[in-house]
Amino acid sequence: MKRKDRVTSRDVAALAGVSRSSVSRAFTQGASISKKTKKRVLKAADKLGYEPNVMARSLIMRRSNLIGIVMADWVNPFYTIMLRQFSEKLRERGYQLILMTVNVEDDVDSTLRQLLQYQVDGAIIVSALPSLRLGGQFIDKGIPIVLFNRQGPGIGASSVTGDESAVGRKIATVLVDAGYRRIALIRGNRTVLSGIRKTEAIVKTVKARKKGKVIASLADIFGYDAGRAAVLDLMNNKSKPDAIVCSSDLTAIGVLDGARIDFGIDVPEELGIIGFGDAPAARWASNNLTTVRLPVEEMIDLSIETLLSRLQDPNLEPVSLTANANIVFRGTTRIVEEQVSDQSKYDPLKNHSFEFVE
Amino acid sequence: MKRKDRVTSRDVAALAGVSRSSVSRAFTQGASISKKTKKRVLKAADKLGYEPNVMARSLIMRRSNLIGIVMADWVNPFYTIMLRQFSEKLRERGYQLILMTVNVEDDVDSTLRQLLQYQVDGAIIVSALPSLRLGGQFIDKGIPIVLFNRQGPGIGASSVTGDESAVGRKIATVLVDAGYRRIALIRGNRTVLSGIRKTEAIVKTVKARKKGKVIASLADIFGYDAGRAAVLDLMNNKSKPDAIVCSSDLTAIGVLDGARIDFGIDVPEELGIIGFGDAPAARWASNNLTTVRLPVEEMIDLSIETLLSRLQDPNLEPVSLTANANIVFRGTTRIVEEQVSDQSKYDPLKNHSFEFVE
DNA sequence: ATGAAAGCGCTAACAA
DNA sequence: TTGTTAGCGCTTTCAT
Repeated sequence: MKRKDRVTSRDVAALAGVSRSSVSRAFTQGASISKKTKKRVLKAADKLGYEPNVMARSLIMRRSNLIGIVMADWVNPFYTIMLRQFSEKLRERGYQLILMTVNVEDDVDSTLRQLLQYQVDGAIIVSALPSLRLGGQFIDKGIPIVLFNRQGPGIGASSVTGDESAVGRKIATVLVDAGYRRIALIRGNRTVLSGIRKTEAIVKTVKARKKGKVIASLADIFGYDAGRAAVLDLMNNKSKPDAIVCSSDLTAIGVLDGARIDFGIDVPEELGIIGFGDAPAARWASNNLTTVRLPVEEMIDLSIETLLSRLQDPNLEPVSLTANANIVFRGTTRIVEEQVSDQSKYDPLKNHSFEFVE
Repeated sequence: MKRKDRVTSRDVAALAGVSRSSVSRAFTQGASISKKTKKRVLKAADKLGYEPNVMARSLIMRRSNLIGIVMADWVNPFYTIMLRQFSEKLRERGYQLILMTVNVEDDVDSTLRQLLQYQVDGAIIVSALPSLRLGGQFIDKGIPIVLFNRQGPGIGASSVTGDESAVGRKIATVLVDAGYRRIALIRGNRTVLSGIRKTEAIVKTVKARKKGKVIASLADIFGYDAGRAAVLDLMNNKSKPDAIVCSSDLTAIGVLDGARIDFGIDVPEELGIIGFGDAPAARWASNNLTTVRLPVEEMIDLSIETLLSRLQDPNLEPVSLTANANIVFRGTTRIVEEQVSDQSKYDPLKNHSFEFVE
């Protein structure tokens, strides 16, 4: 098959008998062009199968309408839901997503460098941190960055995160109120700030209540299998926990299966389990997992808002937004009076509010 | 904050005291340039924070190194796993992904038009079909398309799909052999060809075996909740099924929970259930779902291979590749002699081979 | 409302 | 090996 030469605005202009400027104007909202010529141009364009070349346009307009999104975590279903929403919502606003995956945290920089080369108008970094140096490059170039679910030192990026300390306090309170006394903590990457904060908050709150204590704190545990295996460790100890708090629903489900199936433990009577993220599977009848729900859609909307506003006005300062998470009470924790257990339909957007930090 | 002007090859050239061509050459693998000037250029570039502008480069090179990926289905975890792999593997080969989400099948065309404007070098369309007209535009422009998990009429696109008929035959055989006699079928979108084919194959095979029959065939059922609800319909019928075949694991898990929890049915003794896709959750001990496993990674590799090869040589004809799926025997079907049940680690890439069709 | 000309930042011939 | 020149396909003053 022979590949035709590209059809350009010149071809369309020739066919329509107008100048290239007119072709350009025909494809620009609100440009001063007569109905008549516009129609002629559009017809010619259609006939030739012409599509304006965004590359050339970007070159001269100095904006690509491209937003780079860097995904560091795919394991948690939370993030793919998020990715999809970013994709849809940004497209509605006229932006396209260029997607980059990083496996090791170290890749972030080279990834960002590529985004720079593609002249992205902005970047969303999910669950990872750029170096100060590369972050600085973005600032210098006036390209806004939003950090999603991760906070970093002063790289001049906006960030949208859950309020981990508050979550920690809530969890601790709930567990103690429900009569759990020997609490174990399981989290993912031990270096991630949010995990550290949550851990601290739980430990502190439990201690303050003077009832029960945190008897174990495991880190670097990811996903179902690791969660299930962790139960083994925990239960073979002399001091067995009567509650386990996980930093992801997948891990929590692993723990749940480990407890119920491998050890025949009665959840929630003998053992309470709390997850994080309210993944679809948390709702499944077989799991019915008590968990923490983040107002994902609001977080996404806010990310987009802060990104685009900084894009329009580069003088705006980056902001740190914190989302209030709620606990969703289901069947893996004992019921306490004033809790409202979740029999409602899945609606990730209820009862949330945002705090503005600094 | 003041936004600096863009730094271009001209700036670098000035600082390094060379021509812009030399700057270009310094950033091109294997260009004829002396070690000395290259080093000088790179140093100057680094000092200024210069990154080559891919837009400008693409304009002149007539290739963007951009691959468009159109996602029509996010519900099935299968697809996000796939997206991630495409992202990683294509990046290794020097391509970036521009991600587009479509909700309604009708959006596909406008989406593809945008990809055209972004001058993508190729496109991967996941679980959706472009119109003949737009597909034709891609052909005309010599831009290869790969259809992933969907086959279409002659739009000149390559396609990579599972062999649905073979899957249907296998499933039917397995069920009949295990003594199931009243089989119900549940699938997603009723217009999707692969679902139709699989349904046909099951019906035909069951009939040929002269044991049992397909007593129901439901369509347009997606996800956990719909699956769980479907059990209600099925079980309130006079003729209850003793086996249910689902076109997705999520649906199957919904069915499983519906059967066990809502109806107290003994799975697999009273009711056999088979899913599709071998999602991570299928392996969970609580589900332990018998399902169909596609060789995802091979399918992805093949997609990339056929895409890139056609990109290099536009004269290559598009191909249709069919992947052989295997059944993974777990706990939701009765055990039959020669089955090997799955106690192994999760490895989606075993025991598969590809057939070349036409 | 329209066209001519200039130029976005880069690479590819061609000379030197 | 290096620099000069031209031009990728578009938008945008500036005239008309």
